[in-house]
Amino acid sequence: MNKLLFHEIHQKSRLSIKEVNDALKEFGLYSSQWSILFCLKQFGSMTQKEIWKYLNVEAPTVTRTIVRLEESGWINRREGTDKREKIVQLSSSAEQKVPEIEKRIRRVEENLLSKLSDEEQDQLIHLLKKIGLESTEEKDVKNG
Amino acid sequence: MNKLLFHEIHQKSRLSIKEVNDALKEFGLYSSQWSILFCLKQFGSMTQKEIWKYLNVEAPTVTRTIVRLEESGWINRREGTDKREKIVQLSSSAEQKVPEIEKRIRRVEENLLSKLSDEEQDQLIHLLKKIGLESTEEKDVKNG
DNA sequence: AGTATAAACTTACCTAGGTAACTAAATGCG
DNA sequence: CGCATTTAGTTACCTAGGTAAGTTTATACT
Repeated sequence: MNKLLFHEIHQKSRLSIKEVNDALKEFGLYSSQWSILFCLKQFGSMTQKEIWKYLNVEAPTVTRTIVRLEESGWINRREGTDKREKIVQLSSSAEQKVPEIEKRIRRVEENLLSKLSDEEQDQLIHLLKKIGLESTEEKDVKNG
Repeated sequence: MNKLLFHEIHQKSRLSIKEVNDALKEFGLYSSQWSILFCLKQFGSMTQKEIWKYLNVEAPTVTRTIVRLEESGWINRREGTDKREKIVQLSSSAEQKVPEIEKRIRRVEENLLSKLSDEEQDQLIHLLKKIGLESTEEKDVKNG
């Protein structure tokens, strides 16, 4: 019955992306673009590496999404002192719009989770975090 | 903190797909292809609609994957008596290989879930199933 | 019967993620 | 210093999913 578990995870992942995309339509954004904007709103300026490390995706994925965000004026990029890296930050117009978008997304998420109590949500996160292979970040220290 | 929950679901979804893809590499398959083969192994011949209804994806997604499975000889398709529909079934060579692949995938899944007890896995599925909007299938009957 | 509507599948095009191979800059080291 | 290696980012190409529009067949209705 393990099969069902991953099936279910996969389903809910797609469902939530679909709902978020739907809500973002009025802002002309997609879910992965929003996840980057949200990231920048939390942490301020970031290099692309910091972004893909945080989102736990590969570098090319972030490159592509960021290029589109830059083209549509949501972010600015500049070279770092290390000229290999590019420092990304929200444009001023994005800064203004982000809070409203965040509210909208929060509503979508609350909607999807309306059948779960706060305790159940905590439990769910906790259980999800236990999925994975042996090595996790907290073991890196004593790894050897 | 809702944000974290969907973030986590998304992460685990991608992680499990990645691991499954890795394991399937030796068979020349991808995860979504496998999900269709697995489906056919359970239910025998199916129309494409039955497949995408079961997997809960859109028709074009199944069309594409099925075309590739047909090209690489894993499945056969024939017209139904209703000439609009196409009936899909495993090829005989696929029938032979599927059990071994299933064993391999099961190992991957057990690996990913090794930190969770059986009870925790049940709990996790149960909680995941509670994610969603108002209308669910079991309400269709009394819907109206 | 004839026409309109619905259904099953396909095609075209979009975002999202992955790997592999590449470029350019920084770092390490003899 | 000069060369090899590493690192940040990009490019090209693959699967996976979605929507919108098109095709062909079945069904409904007058």
